Amino acid sequence: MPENLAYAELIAVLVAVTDNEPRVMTIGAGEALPSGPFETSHRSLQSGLRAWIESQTGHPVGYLEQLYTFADRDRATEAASAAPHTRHISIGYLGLVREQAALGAGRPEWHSWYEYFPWEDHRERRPELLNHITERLLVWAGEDVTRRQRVEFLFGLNGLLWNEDLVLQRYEMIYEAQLEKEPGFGRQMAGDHRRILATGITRLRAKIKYYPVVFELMPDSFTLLDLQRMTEALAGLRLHKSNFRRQVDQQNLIEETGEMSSETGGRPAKLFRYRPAILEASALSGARLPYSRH
Amino acid sequence: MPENLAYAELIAVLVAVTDNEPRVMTIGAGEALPSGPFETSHRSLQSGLRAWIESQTGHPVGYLEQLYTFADRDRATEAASAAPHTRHISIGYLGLVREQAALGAGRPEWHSWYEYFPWEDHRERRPELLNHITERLLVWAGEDVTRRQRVEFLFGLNGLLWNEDLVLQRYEMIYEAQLEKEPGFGRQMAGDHRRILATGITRLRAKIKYYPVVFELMPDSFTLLDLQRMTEALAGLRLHKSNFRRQVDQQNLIEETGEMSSETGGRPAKLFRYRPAILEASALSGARLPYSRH
DNA sequence: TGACATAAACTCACATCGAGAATAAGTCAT
DNA sequence: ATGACTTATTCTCGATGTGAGTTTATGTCA
Repeated sequence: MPENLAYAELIAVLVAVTDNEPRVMTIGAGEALPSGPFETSHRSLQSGLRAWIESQTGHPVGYLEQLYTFADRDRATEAASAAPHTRHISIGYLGLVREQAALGAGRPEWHSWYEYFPWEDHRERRPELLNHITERLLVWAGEDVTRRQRVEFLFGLNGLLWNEDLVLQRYEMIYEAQLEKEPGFGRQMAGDHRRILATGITRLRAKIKYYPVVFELMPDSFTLLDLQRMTEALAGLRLHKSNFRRQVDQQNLIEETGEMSSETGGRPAKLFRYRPAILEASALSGARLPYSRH
Repeated sequence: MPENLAYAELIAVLVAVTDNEPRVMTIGAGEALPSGPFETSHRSLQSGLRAWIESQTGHPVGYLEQLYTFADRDRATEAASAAPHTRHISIGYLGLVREQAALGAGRPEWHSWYEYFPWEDHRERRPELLNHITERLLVWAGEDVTRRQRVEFLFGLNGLLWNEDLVLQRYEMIYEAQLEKEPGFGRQMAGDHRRILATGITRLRAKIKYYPVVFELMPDSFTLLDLQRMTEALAGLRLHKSNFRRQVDQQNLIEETGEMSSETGGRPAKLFRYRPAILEASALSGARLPYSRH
């Protein structure tokens, strides 16, 4: 069954956050995501990839999750695939590492993910360039009402709220409108790597809401504001301080270390640490069905 | 780069609901999930699979979503893979079809998914066999406190609530305890197909909470109780009637057809239809961050 | 000593949710 | 026609959660 044979590779969206900036590991001067061969010597994709990443970054991967398997013919990476009728499969992974390191065999470079998606950072303000982007998209939409509504929904126009989770959908619309290579539409990447990165950001932004993955990016001890800044960096949004704190301690996932921080001006803050112990029992909020508990 | 070559196939978890019973399409007398070759003639995996399924079932696939790519060496399907050092990749998909059909080239059979996971149906009551299952698991856990807590959490012991979303985690624990082939632990499937099915159920149960996929399984017009029974069949739980109705019309996804149903005894019910129009704008509940909207 | 900055606790109006009661409108046996 | 029964549909009520902002505490620095 030779038609079942395919070239398979792993692609990693590796994220670290330093100086409140979420960064992604790249190769080729920021032009591509790191990808590796599909090792046959490991028990699973996961463990093979983990070993490979650790050799590249010099740091352990705290969290690793499969993203999506890409194989669309028209959006495949141009590389490899000498034989014309052989398919090319990329299995994407999302990984979180605690520190950004210039160590490791591959001399990895890290770039802020907002270089590739500058319209996704709303921490300071709604980015100026969104005006230009939505203008171009509305021209593209033309008279098509469904398309116009979708632009309004995705980009929070006409009083609709900006939804930080829709990274991939926004990029796909820009791609569909063939604007992704225009100036003002962010830095490009090889092949479909920018789309894979968008998939990773989307997944991470959704995940931090119902699963305590943020802690994989935090140092051993941290203040509540540190934790808030981390979440804000990922979400690309400012959060409400006291409500953030309330939510955090309702979840019961952290405990005081007893130490205080001697930080930037102001009253010293208590230091906390993550306690993964009960982790699962908390199982957190999330959407619910109208249960009937008798 | 021959080490990058792999056998790739698609595996489908195809779900239909009839008579309030969620059913999954199988081959080989219920022993396996349908799987197909990895067609090179289509634009994407998705469209190739869609065409293939429609030829098999004789019905269009309403909804299709990629689940996971499986490639663990130790849990691979025994089949195929003549060459020893070639990897075997299965890309799993979840598909929803409105009707269960015995038509189509493959003469598909449909089986209730609760045959494979009998402990997952809590609509009538907590299944008796859970007592036996948790007993065996607690023996397996022994003195290991973490394991015991995990059993209690996954199976809702000691006052903890049963969480219908944890289908995969429960199956994985049973697998880890090597109980998956014991009598009373559900019907088996070839290779890792039962695990893939568990992945599909898990995904679907989670998804109905924040995205209106149920309607892909509903007929054109239906009563609110029909909709509730459908949701209950998937979730394996009874829901609270009036609260279910309240939630549904808050979401604003259905409208009255104007007709009434002449159904089973009792007051006639209004008929409704799904209106996918604004679909996305509703974007529904889900977990939230403590936003700050100025 | 006082201006400034951040931490931490608290308040309050309002929306959402679990639970169940009350009322409406059919069918069916007598 | 009447009453038992069944399901539909609407309301009510208390508990809990959420957005928004105020108040008080405790440090640094000019």
